[in-house]
Amino acid sequence: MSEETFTGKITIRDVAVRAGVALSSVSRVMSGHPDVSLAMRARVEEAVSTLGYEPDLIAQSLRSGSTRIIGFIIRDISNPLYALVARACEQELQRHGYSMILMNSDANIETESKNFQIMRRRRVDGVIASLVDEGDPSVKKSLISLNAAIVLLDREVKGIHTSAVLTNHYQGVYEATKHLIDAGHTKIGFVTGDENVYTTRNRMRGFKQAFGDIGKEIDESFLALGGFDAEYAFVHTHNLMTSQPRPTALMTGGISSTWGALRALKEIGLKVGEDLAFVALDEWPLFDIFSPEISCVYRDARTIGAESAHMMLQILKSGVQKKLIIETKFTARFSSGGGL
Amino acid sequence: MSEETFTGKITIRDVAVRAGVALSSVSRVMSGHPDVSLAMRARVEEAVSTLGYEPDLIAQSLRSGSTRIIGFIIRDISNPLYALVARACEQELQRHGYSMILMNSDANIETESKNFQIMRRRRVDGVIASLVDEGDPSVKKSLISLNAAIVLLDREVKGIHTSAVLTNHYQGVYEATKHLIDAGHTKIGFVTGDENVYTTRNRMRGFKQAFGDIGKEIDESFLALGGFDAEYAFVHTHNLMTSQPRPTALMTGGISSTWGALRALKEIGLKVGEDLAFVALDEWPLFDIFSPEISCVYRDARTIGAESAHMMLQILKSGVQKKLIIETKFTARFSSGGGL
DNA sequence: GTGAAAGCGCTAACAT
DNA sequence: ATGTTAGCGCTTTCAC
Repeated sequence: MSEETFTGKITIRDVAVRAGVALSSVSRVMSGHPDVSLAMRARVEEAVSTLGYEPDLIAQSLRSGSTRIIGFIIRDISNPLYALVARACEQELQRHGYSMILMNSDANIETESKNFQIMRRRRVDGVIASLVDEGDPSVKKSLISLNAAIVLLDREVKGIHTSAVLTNHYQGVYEATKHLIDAGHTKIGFVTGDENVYTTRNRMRGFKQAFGDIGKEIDESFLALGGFDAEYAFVHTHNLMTSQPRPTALMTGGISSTWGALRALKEIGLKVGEDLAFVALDEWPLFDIFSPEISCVYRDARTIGAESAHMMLQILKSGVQKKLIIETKFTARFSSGGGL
Repeated sequence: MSEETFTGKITIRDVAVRAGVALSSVSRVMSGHPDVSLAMRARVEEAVSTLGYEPDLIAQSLRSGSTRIIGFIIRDISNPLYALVARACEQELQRHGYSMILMNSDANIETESKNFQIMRRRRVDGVIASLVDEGDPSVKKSLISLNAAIVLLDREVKGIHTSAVLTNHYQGVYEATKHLIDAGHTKIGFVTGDENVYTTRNRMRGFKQAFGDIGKEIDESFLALGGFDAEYAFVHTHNLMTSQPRPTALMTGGISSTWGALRALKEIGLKVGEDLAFVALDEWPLFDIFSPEISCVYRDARTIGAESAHMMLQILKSGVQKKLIIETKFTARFSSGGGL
């Protein structure tokens, strides 16, 4: 209990000297090695606590080859969904003695590539990542040369077998689209990111299926699948809704897209739930408070975060890789009415 | 350019052998040491690129005593304000060759204390932190024993001289309160976190000053300064607004508080901007899109993040510590009308 | 059960 | 200008 006020840099050597034992004995006590006498344990622990010794994790990392650091690479932590994922993930990792290095790829493939390089050089034990583009050839190289455990968030890379936490967007989007179709919509706009990621492909499957159910094809001219950022959504929502014919309903995939689209609609003067039906894929905190209330396809970000951590720990412990599917839930609210 | 497909674990030794030179020569080339002949540089660089050698940052850290890692400790990364700060900060750090380890303290002083311990054991070069409680005795100990550079976010710890990025909440809150008082309000509720942090104290100064200007004292019974979390705000907004006499106006400090308060108001059935005047301190993205439009005191989170990184780098480079004040801006919107 | 010694990958004297 | 060597703090054989 009695700790030095200023612990300059107490090493295992200081402890060994203080306790009058060998370095290796201190190491054994610290690591809970079974071959340690009670007397030894007591002496060492006394020295440790009076000196306030704390093992140097850098030295341990170099020696053991394990840093107990997990990299976390996402587009943008200021996206509330990722923030919730990151938080839950960090807490789980922390509980198991791991720390998280956070990097924002900024939806930029080169930045992401550099992120992976730094992770590699930092010898992280694993990386949890939501890739910018599954198909980019450099990504495959990054993942392989990383030489660490990998858990992907809503991504699948062809030719590489990794663990992943996937979301069943299909189901939620299917229900949402069906809901709109049942209300009489056939001209449904869709604004989101590129099909080079699982997220969009899986959502489009649900979207197309709902149209297929009524024997229709989707109208490609109502699709804007070029970016998850708010700017893209703003511009393309603007375009879509000011062209003729214009969609009577609109879906936006991702929190930033939703934001950008709502800004555009406000600027144009189209009222959601009245002048057009609107469904958001992924929920923004506050959706419950403000009006209009937004219909949305929800997924639990905290579960995604916690599960990604568990899967990472499982790979590290037993080498077991697997995929996990998180369910989605469509909730109809005010915004998906109107428009006809 | 020609890289090996599988770079098992190329060390500086492999490079030295391949190039037929000494380890130290390779090291000199890698670090850009001036005493290197062109021939040597060429030979080493050839070996480096054919082998795909990348220096091990763990080994470098152990040797140099610098990890080029900055810790970032905040209550909760899923708070959009912190997320924006973290993102800008991470990007600036990255640009200068530093990585960020993220930890959520969860508004828990013991978790925070453990966070600092891990940071210490990981030998981070610095920590950027928004402390849970400036006054807690353990905090001082954490900061001192950290033995690293420190930049505080909106915090000041008595007896310890650190760099800090502070916000001029005073001005914004003063203006907001004056705005409410000018409209005829005298019963103004205030829901936010404890005065054990600079943020709240500084806000309360502005709040009191505006009352002082008209020769009045604030009514303590309208204050609820017990927590930044949404739950606290929900409960206490509920209490405040269902008691007699009830405030005719309400201010909430912090994004989560605002969320909790708005939920409570919705549940009670009080309409912001009509049944009561409402001002939020700190802006939530989306405030511009939804209705009612929320009056708020804004601060630029990105600037806070970028500046905190700059200040950290400055301490590391030249040891210079300083305080920086970020300005705030009050914007009156629909929500701060009504209530009388 | 305990100690001595090698070495993880790197850099910085110190020598030449 | 280049090579040799010690050592950052730790763990892990290997002896005893």
